[in-house]
Amino acid sequence: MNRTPTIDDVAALAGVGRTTVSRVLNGSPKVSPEVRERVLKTVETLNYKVNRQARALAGGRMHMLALVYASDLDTEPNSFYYSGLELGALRACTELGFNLMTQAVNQNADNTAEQILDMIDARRCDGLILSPPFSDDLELLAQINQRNFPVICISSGAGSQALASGVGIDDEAAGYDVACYLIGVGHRRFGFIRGPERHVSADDRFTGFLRALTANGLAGEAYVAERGNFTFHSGVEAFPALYNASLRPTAIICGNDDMAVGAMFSAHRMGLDIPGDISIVGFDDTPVSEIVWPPLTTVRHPVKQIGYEAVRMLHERDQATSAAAAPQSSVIPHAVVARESVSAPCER
Amino acid sequence: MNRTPTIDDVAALAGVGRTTVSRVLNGSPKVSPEVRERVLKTVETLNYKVNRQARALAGGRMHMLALVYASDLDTEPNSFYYSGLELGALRACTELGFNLMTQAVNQNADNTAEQILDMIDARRCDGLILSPPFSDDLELLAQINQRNFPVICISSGAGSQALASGVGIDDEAAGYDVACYLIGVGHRRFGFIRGPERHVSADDRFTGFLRALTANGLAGEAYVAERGNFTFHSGVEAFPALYNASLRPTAIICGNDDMAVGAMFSAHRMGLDIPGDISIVGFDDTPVSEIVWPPLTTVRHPVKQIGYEAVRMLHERDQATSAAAAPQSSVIPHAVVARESVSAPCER
DNA sequence: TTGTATGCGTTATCAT
DNA sequence: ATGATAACGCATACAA
Repeated sequence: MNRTPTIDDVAALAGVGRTTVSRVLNGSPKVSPEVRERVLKTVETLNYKVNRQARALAGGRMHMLALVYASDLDTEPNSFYYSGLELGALRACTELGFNLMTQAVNQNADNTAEQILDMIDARRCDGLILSPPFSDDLELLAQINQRNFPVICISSGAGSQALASGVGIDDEAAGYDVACYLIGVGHRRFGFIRGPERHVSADDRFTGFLRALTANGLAGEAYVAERGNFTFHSGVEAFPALYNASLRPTAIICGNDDMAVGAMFSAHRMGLDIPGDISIVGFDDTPVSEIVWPPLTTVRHPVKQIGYEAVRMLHERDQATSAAAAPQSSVIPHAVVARESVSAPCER
Repeated sequence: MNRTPTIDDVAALAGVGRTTVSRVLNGSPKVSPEVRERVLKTVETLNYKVNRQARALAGGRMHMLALVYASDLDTEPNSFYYSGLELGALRACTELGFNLMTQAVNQNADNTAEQILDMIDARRCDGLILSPPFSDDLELLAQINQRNFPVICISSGAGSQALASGVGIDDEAAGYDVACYLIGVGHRRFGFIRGPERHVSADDRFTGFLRALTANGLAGEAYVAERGNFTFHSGVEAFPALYNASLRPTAIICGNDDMAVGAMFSAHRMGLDIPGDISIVGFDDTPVSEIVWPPLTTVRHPVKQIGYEAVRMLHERDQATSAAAAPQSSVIPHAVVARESVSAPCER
């Protein structure tokens, strides 16, 4: 019979106590170099691996972080936005010795908050990363705070930031910047495909756009807007109404890249030339923006870095001696990245 | 002091034994309806949640399945291929009461097998889903079998299927089918962007293509081929050499959609019209194929369904009384899906 | 049908 | 610096 070795097997073979083995396994400084060496060798020869279940039960911590994201489970796979977030978080977890789990939550369910709180109550993780739109669910955040549970919000709005720490870009400024960029190129009439309701960061982008219009003396009826839901298809559907509006915009700003690609698709279908007939810009600089034709002008939103930063902040709080500190918000720089879907408006 | 409730708290309040609570929690039939009701009510009022760590330690099983996929951690986020796999697996897990974890493994590391075996040895999961190229690592599979550990291979080749159960499409037949489709449309000279080495399923696709050529009396020098690595960029780079070859193909077949989109990008950059000047087809029917312009003709590879099937098979083995059965391979139907990136060749 | 007792493999507490 | 011992919360063999 050949059971898998336990910590006691190691202790016995190394001729030390169980506690000592545990100490070297956890990098405690209070163990003589000589003994440490011997234990390590024994671990090697036995091919011993710590039992994570036992460790989690005994230690009360499982070193598991959960990234929760909105999903439909039926519709399209999650966009590159989430992939980027996950990749960044994963890298930080690897470096910091955490495990990462991703938790899809159907945003149309009526018990989303309950599902998320269950992850806490059922001790499935010891840290939470909330992505939009959950990161802006104030009710949910209040419940989490009541449990005094570590959480980081991604791209959360002002209301959320008062309740919990967050990471993200300054979406209002980003919206302002793209608009200014377009105005600088010569555009005066705009179309805007907004994000879904309750996405605070999406609204912030629109608000920034509006401020740029005002700042440049273009207030009033210089734009026409539609709502999308961040999917390719919503971009496809929103474009025609915008383009055919009596205002006839020369540039379309989209709340994210997926919708921008949808708008481009519609434009192609209508026989329009991009950017000759219509300029289009996206938001987020996800990988799609580089693979479509023409390459999409967009605003860089370093989601990978944001994912990384999120777990770094979680780890920081984990290390902290005091219980809960005041919420901190980390803002990551954004930038307009000019590619080939924008040109000066062609006056007719 | 308000500790989180344990099973003993529930038992005490409900006035039953600990085991009885455990029974209703695990759906055992041997408990009277009356008592079950009472326990359930108590669980509700106490907001009791089972401690998964304790359950895993005591039960020896954690109901955790791991989906391992190739990643670079530095390069582009994983393609839609993996997202689809994960989504399907996740749905099946939800239905079957499993948890799903995804494990990224850097395919360029020199200890990939070790990393994967560690998931078994360290008891991090009780079932493994291996995606390419790991699903074709015969050495690794031998080691897994030696541990008698449940595993399902995605899109594995013949060699792998002898060692472990698998799910996937018939890649050789799929390659044959696209080629026949193109030949039927009128094409006679082809370019082929192959997948990376060691990807057995990618080679199978190429083999099927070759067979179609022979079957249609086009053996000999009717094609020119390049190798890619399944990324967009490799498609971008491979295209010009193919198009400018003295053979001058009228249709390009790509080993997956990402490379096809790359080829399309290159064609656009060269001022070519698709499909007027060159027809392009992809492989997998991932979401990108619907969002590029023109919509990409490709072959449907139902990865979501495959992911679902993989955990279903794992669950089946889990339920089975006997230890290890003979490997079984499930083949999912594929189909050429015609969109707008292919037309009859324009003879000059 | 129900309850009791034991063990899962580790970390934490407290001695030494 | 090291070790003995007590939790940790649950499943399960066994007894009733």
